[in-house]
Amino acid sequence: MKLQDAGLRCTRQRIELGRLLFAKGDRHFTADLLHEEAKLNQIPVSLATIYNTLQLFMTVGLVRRLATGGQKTWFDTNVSEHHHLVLEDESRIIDIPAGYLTVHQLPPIPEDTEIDRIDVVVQLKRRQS
Amino acid sequence: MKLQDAGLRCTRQRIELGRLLFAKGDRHFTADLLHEEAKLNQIPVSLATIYNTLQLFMTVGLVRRLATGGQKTWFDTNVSEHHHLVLEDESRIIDIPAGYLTVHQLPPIPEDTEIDRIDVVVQLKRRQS
DNA sequence: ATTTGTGCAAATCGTTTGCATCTGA
DNA sequence: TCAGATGCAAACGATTTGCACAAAT
Repeated sequence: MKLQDAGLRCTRQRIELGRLLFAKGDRHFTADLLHEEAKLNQIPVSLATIYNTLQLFMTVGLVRRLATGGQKTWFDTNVSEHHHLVLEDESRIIDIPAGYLTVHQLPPIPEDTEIDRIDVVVQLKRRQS
Repeated sequence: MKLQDAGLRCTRQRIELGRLLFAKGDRHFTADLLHEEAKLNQIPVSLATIYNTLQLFMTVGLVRRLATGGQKTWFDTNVSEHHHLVLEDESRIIDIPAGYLTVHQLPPIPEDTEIDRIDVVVQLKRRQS
Protein backbone atom coordinates (compact mmCIF):
# COMPACT_ATOMS: atom_id res chain seq x y z
CA MET A 1 0.00 0.00 0.00
CA LYS A 2 0.94 3.61 -0.54
CA LEU A 3 2.09 4.32 2.98
CA GLN A 4 4.71 1.66 3.27
CA ASP A 5 5.76 2.22 -0.32
CA ALA A 6 6.62 5.71 0.84
CA GLY A 7 8.43 4.41 3.90
CA LEU A 8 5.87 5.80 6.33
CA ARG A 9 4.58 4.12 9.42
CA CYS A 10 1.09 2.74 9.02
CA THR A 11 -0.77 4.43 11.81
CA ARG A 12 -4.51 4.44 12.17
CA GLN A 13 -4.80 8.12 11.28
CA ARG A 14 -2.61 7.94 8.21
CA ILE A 15 -4.37 4.89 6.88
CA GLU A 16 -7.79 6.42 7.34
CA LEU A 17 -6.81 9.78 5.91
CA GLY A 18 -5.15 8.05 2.98
CA ARG A 19 -8.33 6.12 2.41
CA LEU A 20 -10.39 9.30 2.37
CA LEU A 21 -8.01 11.03 0.00
CA PHE A 22 -7.23 8.31 -2.47
CA ALA A 23 -10.36 6.20 -2.52
CA LYS A 24 -12.38 8.20 -4.97
CA GLY A 25 -10.17 9.74 -7.62
CA ASP A 26 -8.48 13.12 -7.70
CA ARG A 27 -9.45 15.70 -5.16
CA HIS A 28 -8.70 19.21 -4.05
CA PHE A 29 -8.88 20.04 -0.37
CA THR A 30 -7.64 22.17 2.49
CA ALA A 31 -6.50 20.93 5.89
CA ASP A 32 -9.73 22.13 7.36
CA LEU A 33 -11.96 20.46 4.79
CA LEU A 34 -10.15 17.19 5.34
CA HIS A 35 -10.60 17.54 9.07
CA GLU A 36 -14.34 18.07 8.62
CA GLU A 37 -14.57 15.08 6.36
CA ALA A 38 -12.71 12.95 8.87
CA LYS A 39 -15.13 13.99 11.58
CA LEU A 40 -18.09 13.10 9.39
CA ASN A 41 -16.55 9.70 8.85
CA GLN A 42 -15.96 9.15 12.55
CA ILE A 43 -12.22 9.15 12.10
CA PRO A 44 -10.58 10.37 15.27
CA VAL A 45 -7.82 12.74 14.26
CA SER A 46 -6.77 16.14 15.48
CA LEU A 47 -6.25 19.13 13.24
CA ALA A 48 -2.58 19.17 14.20
CA THR A 49 -2.18 15.64 12.94
CA ILE A 50 -3.92 16.57 9.73
CA TYR A 51 -1.37 19.28 9.18
CA ASN A 52 1.54 17.04 10.07
CA THR A 53 0.26 14.28 7.86
CA LEU A 54 -0.31 16.53 4.88
CA GLN A 55 3.18 17.91 5.26
CA LEU A 56 4.46 14.36 5.29
CA PHE A 57 2.37 13.21 2.35
CA MET A 58 3.69 16.19 0.48
CA THR A 59 7.34 15.43 1.10
CA VAL A 60 6.87 11.86 -0.11
CA GLY A 61 4.95 13.02 -3.14
CA LEU A 62 1.50 11.64 -2.34
CA VAL A 63 -0.09 15.06 -2.59
CA ARG A 64 0.98 18.45 -3.84
CA ARG A 65 0.37 21.95 -2.68
CA LEU A 66 -1.30 24.39 -5.07
CA ALA A 67 -0.52 28.04 -5.67
CA THR A 68 -3.94 29.63 -5.51
CA GLY A 69 -3.24 33.14 -4.39
CA GLY A 70 -5.54 32.84 -1.41
CA GLN A 71 -4.91 32.60 2.29
CA LYS A 72 -5.65 28.93 2.78
CA THR A 73 -3.39 26.18 1.52
CA TRP A 74 -4.99 23.90 -1.04
CA PHE A 75 -3.74 20.41 -1.77
CA ASP A 76 -4.28 18.12 -4.71
CA THR A 77 -4.09 14.34 -4.81
CA ASN A 78 -3.27 14.54 -8.49
CA VAL A 79 0.47 15.11 -8.49
CA SER A 80 0.94 14.97 -12.25
CA GLU A 81 1.50 18.11 -14.29
CA HIS A 82 -1.76 19.93 -14.72
CA HIS A 83 -3.30 23.30 -13.96
CA HIS A 84 -6.28 24.85 -12.24
CA LEU A 85 -9.30 27.06 -12.38
CA VAL A 86 -9.85 28.90 -9.11
CA LEU A 87 -13.18 30.46 -8.31
CA GLU A 88 -13.16 34.02 -7.06
CA ASP A 89 -14.03 33.22 -3.49
CA GLU A 90 -11.76 30.16 -3.45
CA SER A 91 -14.68 27.94 -2.69
CA ARG A 92 -13.74 25.62 -5.49
CA ILE A 93 -10.74 24.48 -7.48
CA ILE A 94 -11.22 22.74 -10.81
CA ASP A 95 -8.67 20.82 -12.84
CA ILE A 96 -7.87 22.04 -16.29
CA PRO A 97 -7.99 19.03 -18.60
CA ALA A 98 -4.70 17.95 -20.13
CA GLY A 99 -4.16 19.40 -23.56
CA TYR A 100 -5.14 22.89 -22.58
CA LEU A 101 -2.72 25.54 -21.56
CA THR A 102 0.48 24.00 -22.72
CA VAL A 103 3.30 26.31 -21.75
CA HIS A 104 5.91 27.17 -24.39
CA GLN A 105 9.14 29.06 -24.45
CA LEU A 106 10.37 28.98 -20.94
CA PRO A 107 12.03 32.15 -19.76
CA PRO A 108 15.66 32.43 -18.70
CA ILE A 109 16.12 31.70 -15.01
CA PRO A 110 18.85 32.68 -12.55
CA GLU A 111 22.18 30.92 -12.59
CA ASP A 112 22.00 28.51 -9.69
CA THR A 113 18.35 27.54 -9.90
CA GLU A 114 16.18 25.06 -11.72
CA ILE A 115 12.47 24.87 -12.35
CA ASP A 116 10.68 23.06 -9.58
CA ARG A 117 7.27 23.20 -11.14
CA ILE A 118 4.89 25.47 -12.98
CA ASP A 119 1.49 26.46 -11.67
CA VAL A 120 -0.99 28.07 -13.95
CA VAL A 121 -3.89 29.55 -12.07
CA VAL A 122 -6.86 30.83 -14.00
CA GLN A 123 -8.77 33.05 -11.65
CA LEU A 124 -12.48 33.10 -12.39
CA LYS A 125 -15.03 35.62 -11.28
CA ARG A 126 -18.75 35.43 -11.35
CA ARG A 127 -20.19 37.05 -14.42
CA GLN A 128 -22.31 40.04 -13.52
CA SER A 129 -25.48 39.18 -15.36
CA MET B 1 -2.03 62.39 -10.07
CA LYS B 2 -2.90 58.77 -9.67
CA LEU B 3 -4.76 59.10 -6.41
CA GLN B 4 -7.37 61.57 -7.48
CA ASP B 5 -7.65 59.88 -10.87
CA ALA B 6 -8.75 56.86 -8.88
CA GLY B 7 -11.13 58.91 -6.81
CA LEU B 8 -9.17 58.50 -3.61
CA ARG B 9 -8.55 61.10 -0.98
CA CYS B 10 -5.05 62.48 -1.07
CA THR B 11 -3.79 61.82 2.40
CA ARG B 12 -0.20 62.14 3.49
CA GLN B 13 0.23 58.38 3.85
CA ARG B 14 -1.26 57.50 0.51
CA ILE B 15 0.77 60.08 -1.31
CA GLU B 16 4.00 58.96 0.28
CA LEU B 17 3.29 55.28 -0.22
CA GLY B 18 2.32 55.92 -3.80
CA ARG B 19 5.56 57.78 -4.28
CA LEU B 20 7.55 54.84 -2.92
CA LEU B 21 5.72 52.35 -5.07
CA PHE B 22 5.51 54.13 -8.38
CA ALA B 23 8.60 56.30 -8.42
CA LYS B 24 11.08 53.78 -9.65
CA GLY B 25 9.43 51.39 -12.08
CA ASP B 26 7.79 48.05 -11.47
CA ARG B 27 8.16 46.42 -8.11
CA HIS B 28 7.15 43.38 -6.15
CA PHE B 29 6.54 43.72 -2.45
CA THR B 30 4.68 42.52 0.61
CA ALA B 31 2.87 44.67 3.14
CA ASP B 32 5.70 44.15 5.55
CA LEU B 33 8.45 45.06 3.09
CA LEU B 34 6.61 48.24 2.22
CA HIS B 35 6.25 49.07 5.89
CA GLU B 36 9.99 48.62 6.40
CA GLU B 37 10.74 50.79 3.43
CA ALA B 38 8.42 53.48 4.72
CA LYS B 39 10.21 53.47 8.04
CA LEU B 40 13.57 53.79 6.34
CA ASN B 41 12.22 56.77 4.46
CA GLN B 42 10.87 58.38 7.61
CA ILE B 43 7.33 58.07 6.42
CA PRO B 44 5.04 57.81 9.42
CA VAL B 45 2.53 55.08 8.65
CA SER B 46 1.21 52.16 10.62
CA LEU B 47 1.13 48.61 9.38
CA ALA B 48 -2.66 48.65 9.55
CA THR B 49 -2.76 51.60 7.21
CA ILE B 50 -0.39 49.84 4.86
CA TYR B 51 -2.80 46.95 4.67
CA ASN B 52 -5.80 49.20 4.21
CA THR B 53 -4.06 51.23 1.57
CA LEU B 54 -2.91 48.21 -0.39
CA GLN B 55 -6.42 46.82 -0.32
CA LEU B 56 -7.64 50.12 -1.66
CA PHE B 57 -4.96 50.45 -4.32
CA MET B 58 -5.89 46.97 -5.40
CA THR B 59 -9.57 47.68 -5.80
CA VAL B 60 -8.85 50.74 -7.94
CA GLY B 61 -6.32 48.82 -10.00
CA LEU B 62 -3.12 50.58 -8.99
CA VAL B 63 -1.53 47.33 -7.84
CA ARG B 64 -2.35 43.67 -8.21
CA ARG B 65 -2.05 40.71 -5.91
CA LEU B 66 0.06 37.77 -7.03
CA ALA B 67 -0.68 34.08 -6.63
CA THR B 68 2.60 32.79 -5.31
CA GLY B 69 1.60 29.76 -3.33
CA GLY B 70 3.25 31.06 -0.19
CA GLN B 71 1.90 32.36 3.07
CA LYS B 72 2.57 36.05 2.53
CA THR B 73 0.69 38.16 0.06
CA TRP B 74 2.82 39.64 -2.69
CA PHE B 75 1.81 42.67 -4.68
CA ASP B 76 2.98 43.99 -8.02
CA THR B 77 2.86 47.55 -9.31
CA ASN B 78 2.84 46.19 -12.83
CA VAL B 79 -0.81 45.47 -13.44
CA SER B 80 -0.47 44.45 -17.06
CA GLU B 81 -0.61 40.82 -18.12
CA HIS B 82 2.65 39.12 -17.29
CA HIS B 83 3.92 36.23 -15.23
CA HIS B 84 6.44 35.40 -12.54
CA LEU B 85 9.35 33.38 -11.36
CA VAL B 86 9.14 32.65 -7.66
CA LEU B 87 12.20 31.54 -5.72
CA GLU B 88 11.79 28.54 -3.49
CA ASP B 89 11.92 30.44 -0.24
CA GLU B 90 9.80 33.29 -1.61
CA SER B 91 12.55 35.74 -0.98
CA ARG B 92 12.29 37.03 -4.48
CA ILE B 93 9.78 37.39 -7.29
CA ILE B 94 10.99 38.04 -10.82
CA ASP B 95 8.98 39.15 -13.84
CA ILE B 96 8.92 36.90 -16.83
CA PRO B 97 9.61 39.08 -19.86
CA ALA B 98 6.76 39.49 -22.30
CA GLY B 99 6.92 37.03 -25.15
CA TYR B 100 7.58 34.05 -22.96
CA LEU B 101 4.90 31.77 -21.71
CA THR B 102 2.07 32.78 -23.90
CA VAL B 103 -0.95 30.78 -22.89
CA HIS B 104 -2.98 29.09 -25.63
CA GLN B 105 -6.20 27.18 -25.82
CA LEU B 106 -8.13 28.26 -22.83
CA PRO B 107 -10.12 25.56 -21.12
CA PRO B 108 -13.90 25.52 -20.81
CA ILE B 109 -15.09 27.35 -17.71
CA PRO B 110 -18.30 27.08 -15.70
CA GLU B 111 -21.50 28.64 -17.01
CA ASP B 112 -21.83 31.81 -14.98
CA THR B 113 -18.18 32.77 -14.71
CA GLU B 114 -15.61 34.64 -16.71
CA ILE B 115 -11.84 34.75 -16.56
CA ASP B 116 -10.61 37.37 -14.17
CA ARG B 117 -6.95 36.85 -14.86
CA ILE B 118 -4.33 34.20 -15.38
CA ASP B 119 -1.33 33.76 -13.13
CA VAL B 120 1.52 31.61 -14.25
CA VAL B 121 3.92 30.89 -11.42
CA VAL B 122 7.21 29.21 -12.22
CA GLN B 123 8.51 27.88 -8.94
CA LEU B 124 12.29 27.75 -8.85
CA LYS B 125 14.46 25.78 -6.50
CA ARG B 126 18.13 26.07 -5.86
CA ARG B 127 20.13 23.65 -7.92
CA GLN B 128 21.91 21.17 -5.76
CA SER B 129 25.43 21.49 -7.09
C1' DA C 1 -18.77 70.71 9.63
C1' DT C 2 -18.84 66.43 7.99
C1' DT C 3 -16.90 62.61 6.16
C1' DT C 4 -13.13 59.70 5.73
C1' DG C 5 -8.49 58.07 7.13
C1' DT C 6 -5.21 56.78 10.70
C1' DG C 7 -2.97 54.40 14.62
C1' DC C 8 -3.07 51.46 18.22
C1' DA C 9 -4.20 47.36 20.37
C1' DA C 10 -6.96 43.57 20.46
C1' DA C 11 -9.11 40.01 17.70
C1' DT C 12 -9.04 36.54 14.04
C1' DC C 13 -7.52 32.98 11.06
C1' DG C 14 -4.53 29.49 9.30
C1' DT C 15 -0.76 26.93 10.68
C1' DT C 16 3.04 25.24 13.75
C1' DT C 17 5.05 23.68 18.00
C1' DG C 18 6.06 21.89 22.88
C1' DC C 19 5.19 18.36 25.57
C1' DA C 20 3.00 14.50 27.87
C1' DT C 21 0.92 10.31 26.41
C1' DC C 22 0.06 6.52 23.36
C1' DT C 23 1.20 3.03 19.62
C1' DG C 24 3.15 0.44 15.74
C1' DA C 25 7.15 -2.34 14.34
C1' DT D 1 10.98 -1.93 23.88
C1' DC D 2 11.07 2.54 22.25
C1' DA D 3 11.45 5.57 18.19
C1' DG D 4 8.09 7.79 16.31
C1' DA D 5 3.03 9.52 16.19
C1' DT D 6 -0.81 11.80 18.35
C1' DG D 7 -3.65 15.32 20.81
C1' DC D 8 -4.16 19.26 23.20
C1' DA D 9 -3.31 23.82 24.14
C1' DA D 10 -0.40 27.42 23.68
C1' DA D 11 2.42 29.99 20.37
C1' DC D 12 2.88 32.22 16.03
C1' DG D 13 2.77 35.17 11.93
C1' DA D 14 0.01 37.51 8.65
C1' DT D 15 -3.95 40.13 8.24
C1' DT D 16 -8.28 42.47 9.90
C1' DT D 17 -11.07 45.17 12.90
C1' DG D 18 -13.06 48.40 16.65
C1' DC D 19 -12.69 52.59 18.27
C1' DA D 20 -10.92 57.20 19.63
C1' DC D 21 -8.48 60.80 17.44
C1' DA D 22 -6.84 63.49 13.38
C1' DA D 23 -7.03 65.26 8.82
C1' DA D 24 -9.13 66.17 4.15
C1' DT D 25 -12.83 68.21 1.48
